[in-house]
Amino acid sequence: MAPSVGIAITLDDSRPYMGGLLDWYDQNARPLPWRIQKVTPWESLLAEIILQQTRMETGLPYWERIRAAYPTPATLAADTEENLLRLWQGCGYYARARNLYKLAKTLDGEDLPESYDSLLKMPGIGPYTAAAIASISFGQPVACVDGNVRRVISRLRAEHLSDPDLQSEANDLLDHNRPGDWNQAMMEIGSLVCTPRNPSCDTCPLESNCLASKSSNPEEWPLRRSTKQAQIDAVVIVVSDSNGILLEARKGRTLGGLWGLPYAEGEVESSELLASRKVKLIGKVRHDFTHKRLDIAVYISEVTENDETRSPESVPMATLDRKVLRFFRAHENKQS
DNA sequence: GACGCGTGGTA
DNA sequence: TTACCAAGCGT
Repeated sequence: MAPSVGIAITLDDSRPYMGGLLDWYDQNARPLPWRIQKVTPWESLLAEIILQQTRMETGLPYWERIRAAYPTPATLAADTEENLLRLWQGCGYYARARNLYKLAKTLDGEDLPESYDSLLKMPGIGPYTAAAIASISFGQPVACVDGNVRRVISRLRAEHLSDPDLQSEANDLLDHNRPGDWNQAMMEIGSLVCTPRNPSCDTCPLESNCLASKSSNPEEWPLRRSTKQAQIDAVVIVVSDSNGILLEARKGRTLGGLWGLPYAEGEVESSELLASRKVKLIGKVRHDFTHKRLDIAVYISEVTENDETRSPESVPMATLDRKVLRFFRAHENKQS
C-alpha cells in the first residue's frame, strides 16, 4: 500500500535489517537515572567514565556522589585531584579519576566539545566514550563499540572481527534517526539478553538474523582475551599510634594519587623495606587484581620520632590498603 | 597490538 | 578455589 499523501517515509535500504531493536529498547530499557531525568553532557560523561569496566550496581553510587560534588567541569577544576580521588576510592582504575581531573583543567571553564573528533582528543576519552557522548548527548550519528556491542556484532556475524571491522559494522547498523538510543539499545541488548554466558536467544529481537544463535554454541563469539594472573609476594608495614597510621602518598600508575601503607613487592625491595625498621610479622592478606595476585605479608612496627601518622579516614586509599587495615585491627582486637 | 590498570560478582 | 568478566584507555 502506498503511504498517505503528505507523509514522507524514509527507508534506508543500505542499512542491514535490524528490525525491532529500538522497539525492544523502548519496552525493555532499564530505568537508569539518566533515562528517567534529564542530565547534562558533563553528567553523562561522568557516568560513561565511571562505568568503564565497572558494573552498573558498583558504579551508580559513585556517579550520584561525584555528580553532586562536581555539577560542572569548572567545579571540579576548582577543587583538588585528591578530593576527587576521595570520592573515587574503592571504584578502581584510578587513572580514570586522574584523567578526568586533567580533562576538567583542560576545559578551563569551557563546555565539553560536541564532536567525536574533539572529544577523542580529551584526556581519558577514547573511541567508545567519544562516540557515546557525541551520540547520546549531542545526537550525532556515531556508533559506540563497547564490550556489549563487540559481543552482539560478533555473534550476529559469527565472526572474530578486528576493532576497525567492528567499528565499521557498528556504523553500518546505526540508526541515524535515533543514534543515541540506538547505541544504548545495542549495549542494553548485550547486557540483558546477549550475555557472555547463557544468552537468551529465544527472547532476542535479533535472533532471526543472528548467525551465532543458529550455531551449537553462541558463546563461542567473541574471542576471549587470555588472562594470566601472576602471583606476587608483597610486604606492608603497619605503624600505628593514637593519632592514626603511618601512610605514604603513592606515585606512578598503580594506585597513584592515593595514600597507602609502606609497601614493597619483589625480593630486593621487600627486604629493603623490612630492613628499614624493626618489624614483626602478624599474618598474610591476599588481594587480587585482574593481572596479579598479591600475597601480602603484614608486619607491624613501633612508631619512631620521624613518623607522621594520620587518620586513614582522612585520605583516599585503595581497597587493598583498607583490607590490610581491617586485618590489622582484627589482629589488635584479638590481642587485647 | 598487547599489556597494565581495581574491584566485586557469579558459576 | 579458580576463572571469567564488566558502558575502556593510555602507552
